[in-house]
Amino acid sequence: MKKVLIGGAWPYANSSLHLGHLAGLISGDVLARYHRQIGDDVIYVSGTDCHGTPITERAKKENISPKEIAEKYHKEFTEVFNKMEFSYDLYSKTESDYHKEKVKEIFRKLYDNGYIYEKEDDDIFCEKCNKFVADRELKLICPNCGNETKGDQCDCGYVPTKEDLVNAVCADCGSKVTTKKNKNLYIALSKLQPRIEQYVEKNNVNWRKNAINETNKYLKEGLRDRAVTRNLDWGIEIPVDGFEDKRMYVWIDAVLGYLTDTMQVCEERGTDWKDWWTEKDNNRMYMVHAKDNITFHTLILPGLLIGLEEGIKCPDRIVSAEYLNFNEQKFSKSKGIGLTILEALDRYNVDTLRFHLLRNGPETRDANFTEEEYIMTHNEITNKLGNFINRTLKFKGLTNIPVAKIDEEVKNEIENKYNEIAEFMEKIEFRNATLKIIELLDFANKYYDERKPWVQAKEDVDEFNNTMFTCANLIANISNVIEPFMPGTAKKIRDYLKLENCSWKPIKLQNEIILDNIEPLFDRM
RNA sequence: CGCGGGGUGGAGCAGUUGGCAGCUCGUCGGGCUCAUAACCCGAAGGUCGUAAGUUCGAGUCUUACCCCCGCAACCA
Repeated sequence: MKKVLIGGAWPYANSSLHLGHLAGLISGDVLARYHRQIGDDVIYVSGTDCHGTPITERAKKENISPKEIAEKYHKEFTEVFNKMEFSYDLYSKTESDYHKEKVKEIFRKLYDNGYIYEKEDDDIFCEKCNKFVADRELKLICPNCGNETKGDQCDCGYVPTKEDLVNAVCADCGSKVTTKKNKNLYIALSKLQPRIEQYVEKNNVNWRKNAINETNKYLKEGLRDRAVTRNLDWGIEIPVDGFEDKRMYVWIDAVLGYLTDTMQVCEERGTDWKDWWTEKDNNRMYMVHAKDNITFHTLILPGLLIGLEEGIKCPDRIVSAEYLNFNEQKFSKSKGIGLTILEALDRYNVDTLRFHLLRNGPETRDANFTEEEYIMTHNEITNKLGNFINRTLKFKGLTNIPVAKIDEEVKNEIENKYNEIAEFMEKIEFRNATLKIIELLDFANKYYDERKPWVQAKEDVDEFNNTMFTCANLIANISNVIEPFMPGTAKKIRDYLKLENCSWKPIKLQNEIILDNIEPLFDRM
């Protein structure tokens, strides 16, 4: 039995979750369910990322507090994950007192260890607003294309230099900005680089290719120290004297959520969080997110953990998805491209949506979502899975399936599929795993047709019973192997067959099955 | 030469170390009647982006070139 930690990326409380987010995050739930099934001690965590500049900006615009924005989305995200049947052991938020306290402790230790240090910068200051302004709060004319742009990046691709920014105006009040001496704290990534490199080299055999490439790119360029304080009033306080007016850089606090969540879960369960966060043979840590999150999980988080110098383990498996497009276009709220998850759930079936995103999702390259393709998947599952169950359990005139003899060939095929799918789960190749499930469904339908139970029912009752019992066992085992992908459907099947729980091993039905309350699992679209 | 991903039958994708080009959907023909017009069998359909090279043999390796798409913008 392994201790398995699965960290799902923390969604940012600034806009609704859409199918693209889901396509990246769904892998986490598949892993969590699978590892629980094989008997591992799983902790699956995530939470809402509540802090940072974009939320404060938005709050100002809508004339409410950042906290209200964060709360609104935290509530929405919680609902989304519930409806999607994500099996988090804890879904928290960075705004929780527990998280904030733990993060402050960690921050302070890094400071005491000398990996967070003070430095004075000339930062952009607006006299009229009497505050330091972030790059993105500045307006300027792009020297490259001549259009007006924000200070962090122009639409044309140009990144303003410090000099450009000094000549910019404050986006709030429109007045010319100046510079002013400002004290900031930095994390010494340059100093940590050798140890981060060591970690990357040792672990990246189990990373997605995009994670390896992206990480090595930054390592090759050489890591630069990063400011970890911000001139904000929304965020975690800085536990160092002289920084009372500043707050923590949002990525530092968000990425530590995996650790603080684990601590919290372990406190509640009375177990030791270090069993998951110490380098050992019998534990494993997956980080699940999309490609834009890679370096925060492969460089920043390891930097923080290594800097603590307490022997804390860094993520050993990086499950970084590519992007999902919607009708060949990027998801875009302002352009109205894409569906939020709540919208999708109004029209689609949860389980076939999960299955579709795993089979046609951005596992190794950007993928595209169209409703047409989703419907194809939905109907395929309806036909192959739903109908197989229906034609067995709703066989004309059948009221019960007695215990009989299982076909040996079927038994072997079931065992094979458990093994084949497990192999793909180990390799984090869910697309291939879904293909194996389809293969099993095809096998089941073919078996049914070859046995011709509708003929056997009239000519050979014993053989008929063997066939139906074999099919019922197929269904039972199918419910096991689809549990990580389509948990709701798996549960319904267990109810039909009066099965208590699911595991990852071939099962044989022990009792006669009384067929009652059987309904089709899916409706055709 | 910024970095990266990709171009395989109508659609979506597999093709590990080079050895007869596969899967699902769709289409066409047939079968079955247990089942949600579902299921089963069969067929058609590809000069694997282009050109050259290495090799007994290239979708797979090398080189050049042509397209598409990400990474920087509310967005993952």
